[in-house]
Amino acid sequence: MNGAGFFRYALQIKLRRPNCSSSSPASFEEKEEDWRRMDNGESSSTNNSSRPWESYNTVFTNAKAGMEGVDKEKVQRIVYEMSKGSKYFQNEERKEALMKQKIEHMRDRCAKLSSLDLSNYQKVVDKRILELEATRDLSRIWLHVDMDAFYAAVETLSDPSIKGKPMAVGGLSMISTANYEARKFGVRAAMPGFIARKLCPDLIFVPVDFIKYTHYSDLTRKVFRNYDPHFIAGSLDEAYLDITEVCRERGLSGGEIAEELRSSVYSETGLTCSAGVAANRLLAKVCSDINKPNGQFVLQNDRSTVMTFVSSLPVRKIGGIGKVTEHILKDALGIKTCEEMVQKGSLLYALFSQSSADFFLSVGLGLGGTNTPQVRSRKSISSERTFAATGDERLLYSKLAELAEMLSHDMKKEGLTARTLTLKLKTASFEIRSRAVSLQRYTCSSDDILKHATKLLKAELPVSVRLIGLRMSQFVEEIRNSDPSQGTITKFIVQKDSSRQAQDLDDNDSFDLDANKNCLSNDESGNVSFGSHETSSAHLKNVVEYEERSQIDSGKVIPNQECMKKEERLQILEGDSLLKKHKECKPDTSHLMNDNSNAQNTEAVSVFPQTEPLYWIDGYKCVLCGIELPPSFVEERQEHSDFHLAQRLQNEETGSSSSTTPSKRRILGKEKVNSKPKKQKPDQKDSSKHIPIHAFFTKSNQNSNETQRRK
DNA sequence: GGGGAATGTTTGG
DNA sequence: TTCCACCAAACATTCCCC
Repeated sequence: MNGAGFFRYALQIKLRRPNCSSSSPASFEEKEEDWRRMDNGESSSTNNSSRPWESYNTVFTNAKAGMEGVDKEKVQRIVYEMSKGSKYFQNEERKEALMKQKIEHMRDRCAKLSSLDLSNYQKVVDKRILELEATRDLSRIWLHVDMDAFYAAVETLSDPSIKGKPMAVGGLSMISTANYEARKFGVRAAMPGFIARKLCPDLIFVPVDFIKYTHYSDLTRKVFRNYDPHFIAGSLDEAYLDITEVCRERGLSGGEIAEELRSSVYSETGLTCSAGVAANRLLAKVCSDINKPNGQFVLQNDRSTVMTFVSSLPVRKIGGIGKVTEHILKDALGIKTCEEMVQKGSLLYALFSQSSADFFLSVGLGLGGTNTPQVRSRKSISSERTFAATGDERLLYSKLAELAEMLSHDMKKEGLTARTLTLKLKTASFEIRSRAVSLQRYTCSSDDILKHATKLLKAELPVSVRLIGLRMSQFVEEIRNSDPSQGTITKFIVQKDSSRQAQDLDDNDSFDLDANKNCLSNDESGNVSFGSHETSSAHLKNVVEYEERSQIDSGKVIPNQECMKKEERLQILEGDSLLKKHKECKPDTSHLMNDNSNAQNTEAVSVFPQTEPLYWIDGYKCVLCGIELPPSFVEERQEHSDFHLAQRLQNEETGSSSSTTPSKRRILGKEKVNSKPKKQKPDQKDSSKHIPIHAFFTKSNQNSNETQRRK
């Protein structure tokens, strides 16, 4: 089945569709033409020395909804002209060169495959096809809903004067989304604002307001729940619903339910959305894009229809296949459509890892997720900020301190403790570096984070960076996933154990020196002062989404409350694991483990002399654990203070420097990075050792894999 | 050789 | 004037330790 076949088929479905879409048939035909061009490899990637912008696909990659009719060449030329020569541009060129190398390498490997190899791999493919076919489930009806230009649409609702004018949500550095009027100029999400303004001088910029988007997202989700109480929220503006049951109960088709749902979303919010209906989530998502905006597309649940649909589908339409994978598949293996993934399956299994090849093959067969997946808990939490590139160490340390505080705040808010810290740096030349260290204790304290982050950063100096990020991963699962309503004794043991471990290894005092020396050398007081933390919109978005997922999955538990309870319990339990009485100890004022979310409004006031070296926020709240004790509770406060002091002394005694120093191996690794970076120069790089393609990496250990498969 | 840690890449919203 | 974000996940590879 060729591409034209699918499009004729799709068009028939569209024309049969009753009252289905506000999008004009012309736009669908344009999309068809776009896809056909992609199908034939007529993308603008053809290198033409007189038109260098044609190979610069950084911003304008593939056609997004609403981009039909845009003068692509003009847009690409402007983007190219504005980017040319910049550090960003140079980095893009570097990445492009690397990608070409990978493609070349893969071509070489491809050429070296003997017919016997290919025949053996074909056997593997045939077997896998049978296995995958056995998993095909056409009994479910999945609906993917995607709000149209969500943020922009919400802003237009708030300010109707914007209606009909080109508008983008975001700022001059980056825009989050653009309305359809702006898209006509080539303006799109993830485009720098200054380029967008060049493309569309009258573009109106509206700052992001995630509170507002969350509100509207909640409204849409109320509607979604009526159709599938267990729907999967992909993000604020999209969701997957299993509508099998509701279709059966009401005797309606998937298309009819989709119509009703979209109509309901509109009446509840005043916003339009698009929908795709198919047998699995992967296909439903592809379908929801076909008649965007304010339209829908239904793919019938039968195998031949699915196979026909998939046959001409460009691989880039599949979620998980991005720019790099698309290029590698096309330029190295000549694969442009999903159908070709099955046809050239033997090549995929010869050149890619098992999991990658399996994924490609299942896509080629039109398979995707059909069951409602298990709860996916968060695996990491991070904060990062971009600023004007600087090599000023003092400034970098102060940025680091702010980030540590922000991250700690976010972790406490979610009741998370973790033990792997990763420092991310984006150098002035846009090179990304990451350096990680696993601690011997779980923590969420800003002091701990800063202490270790400082060491990681120190090892990289001197360096000029434009972004610093901190990420914590490897959470305490027992705490995160526990049900607060039960099992308190078990958790007591687990948590007490972990807090004891923490105490055993705590060496916070060593931080004081580091912090003062490295971070705040100009701060004579020696106190750490953090800037105010303004939660970024992106972050808020993620938190909101995460919380939403948690809420859905845990069945009406309000995550924030749950987190607070966990946090409180943890603190109480830590307090319970009393350590022995070391009375004389030096005051430590650097530990501002401020638990209060209104950190900006709290003043840390030291109300005690040497004998009680604690800070009580607003005079009554312990800065270390948040426990509240009014000044009149003199004895209790003294006792509480003693506990913290004892804890600190115990830490001093037992704390091993190895817990805070990157491991020996890490140091060796570091030396290697400095003297001979792991990342080899392009001309030296052996791409067989590291050819990442999204998660679909090529095999490096050919022999072992091949041997296995040939068995 | 297995497993964990560290590093890097790709993708998507 | 402004000159390419932020967050999270998945996965491959290498290295080191046991």
